[in-house]
Amino acid sequence: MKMMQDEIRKGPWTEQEDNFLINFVHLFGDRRWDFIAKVSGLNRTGKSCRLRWVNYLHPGLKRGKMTPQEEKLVLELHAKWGNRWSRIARKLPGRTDNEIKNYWRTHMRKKAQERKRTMSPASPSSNSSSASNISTVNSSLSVETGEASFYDTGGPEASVLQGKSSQEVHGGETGYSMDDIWKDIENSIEPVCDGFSEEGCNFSCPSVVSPPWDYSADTLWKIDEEESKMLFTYEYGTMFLTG
DNA sequence: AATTGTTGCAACCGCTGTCAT
DNA sequence: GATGACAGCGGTTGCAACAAT
Repeated sequence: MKMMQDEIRKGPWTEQEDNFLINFVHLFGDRRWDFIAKVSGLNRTGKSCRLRWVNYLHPGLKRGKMTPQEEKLVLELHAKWGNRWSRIARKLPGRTDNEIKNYWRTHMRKKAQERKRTMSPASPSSNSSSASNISTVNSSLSVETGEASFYDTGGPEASVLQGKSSQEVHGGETGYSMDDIWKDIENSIEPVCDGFSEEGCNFSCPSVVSPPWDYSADTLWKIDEEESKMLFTYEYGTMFLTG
């Protein structure tokens, strides 16, 4: 174990720290994070430096709201890969796994809840029963499905185990598990695909700002073009690629 | 205008996989 | 082949901003 030199800093990054990190990444590349953490003099862990870089400082990052096209792609890819956020993120140039993860947890859950409400105000089956029970009574966990889905991002189990109520606060106020949400979203995917034609292409090669440095070859989305071609070819034929 | 509830986002933690020794 | 160090990933938390009452 290394002795911690001073104290390892945590919490929000200052502008100065950002600048330091940018400079050192510029110098040493975005791989040796422990090394960068040390030589930079930032009292941060390598992990923390990497996170900051990947999620905030990376020059290719696209900020702002998800476009409808991106939203749809997230749906599609999540349907295929589940919570493989980093993998999904590679298909959305300029978006980070963290961003997509956050987006999923907020927007999608909200949408699913709305859908649920509008579809079945008093629908009995998977909705109310599993939902409220799950979030409030841990003994009914997974009773409905009998499975612990990997879609349970921070679902009831965690909150129950940790005695937290944030899940309920955030989206589980109706006790709506990620499993349920996912079922809903799965159902909605076909229609979503219908409207996914040419626009999908536009954003698969989006206007990612060209980075100040040449990170294009070795960074987050390096395989994106190639892989996304494969993806779209695989998924939708070549119809989006020809446009 | 003040209070309360909700949402969105940045950051941390723990675990796993990979690579070098 | 075993071990340790590091990078990366997914899940979770905390807090500020915003909206509703």
